[in-house]
Amino acid sequence: MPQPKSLNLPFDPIERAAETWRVHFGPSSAMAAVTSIMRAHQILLSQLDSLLKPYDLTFARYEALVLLTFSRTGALPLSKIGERLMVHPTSVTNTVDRLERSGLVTRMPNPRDGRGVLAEITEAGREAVRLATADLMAAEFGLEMYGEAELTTMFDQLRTLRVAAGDFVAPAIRQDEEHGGLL
Amino acid sequence: MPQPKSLNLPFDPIERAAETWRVHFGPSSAMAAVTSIMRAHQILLSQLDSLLKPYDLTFARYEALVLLTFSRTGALPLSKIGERLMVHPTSVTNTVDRLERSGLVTRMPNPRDGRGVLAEITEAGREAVRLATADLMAAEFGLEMYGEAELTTMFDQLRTLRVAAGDFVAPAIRQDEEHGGLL
DNA sequence: CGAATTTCAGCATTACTGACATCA
DNA sequence: CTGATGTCAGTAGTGCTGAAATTC
Repeated sequence: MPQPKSLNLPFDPIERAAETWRVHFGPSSAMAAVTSIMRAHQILLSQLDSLLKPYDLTFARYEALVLLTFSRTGALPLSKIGERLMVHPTSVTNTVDRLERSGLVTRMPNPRDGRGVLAEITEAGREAVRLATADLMAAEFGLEMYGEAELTTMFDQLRTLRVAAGDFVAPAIRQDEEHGGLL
Repeated sequence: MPQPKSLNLPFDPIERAAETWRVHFGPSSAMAAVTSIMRAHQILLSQLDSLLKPYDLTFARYEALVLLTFSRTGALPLSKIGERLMVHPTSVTNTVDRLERSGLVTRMPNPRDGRGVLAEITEAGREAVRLATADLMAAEFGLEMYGEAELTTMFDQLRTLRVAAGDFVAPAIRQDEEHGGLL
């Protein structure tokens, strides 16, 4: 398993930083937690990108591609992609550029909106998703050291942060009024 | 509090993605967890960088600066900074360049190693750390929605990942038989 | 006309590779 | 000589601003 870099320090660098922090600034469990999240992100992104490299994908591009396989027609307006993936419009343009250059996606004018553009997944794109997804699930997305309960706890706990940040409003209960939008 | 962007979606985008994922690829709580960590990182980094912007700091630069205030003499070799912060040597060079340009550190030749360079924090740097730290602690590093117990749980849970990634060897509990592997 | 969609140019960060000079 | 320390050049990914063209 490709790791960011095995440091093998004889101590926990974050724990040590937290201790020193306490001496200088007073105790802050938030500091230790936020630093842990930063490092966890770095570790996971590095592992996932390594797994996806053979398919000429990054995790960001993989997410966009998966989103397309989830749509009925295999095509979505760039604006929709940006909304679902929570990324900036110019980032979507960039991501689709890169996917198109790799032959995993093609651009089409949106027949229902002359301003818009659809990104449509190609057969090569679908194949890449199939293979990459198998790899990612086999690796459990780099979280194979956790059990089901822990993963659920993690998701629930981080949802509190996402709600506070205003990502969404309803605490994940309502499901019956689903209009699939443009899908 | 500056947020990355208040989307206010009427549903949890990650939960929805997880449901769709289950239909297409089978259940994977790891997928939901890893996506949550990615988003949490994005939210926190955005908030912290916004808080630090008035001091011409990013979180990465702030971490380096804090490390210097923790050292006895206020100066450290760049190699030491890279080791403690777990960042690439060229990234350290870049970070110190930027801090030096802002007048928060100065470079000095290492008196004990002709090859080495010390980054020394300036008085302006110490002042920036004082003010920025006060702001960050007041904002609880963007984690004000959590209680002490939750923050501790989060840290403990993510430590499992960091250990698995090889960041350090001792599981934070004193190990008397510490032999450094191949040494 | 005002608003939405997308693109483009440009800037800032970060991370990494490879090459290189310097010195232990 | 071998290895460690930094720096530099260059590449890639990501995120954002501002401006512009097109179309609803």
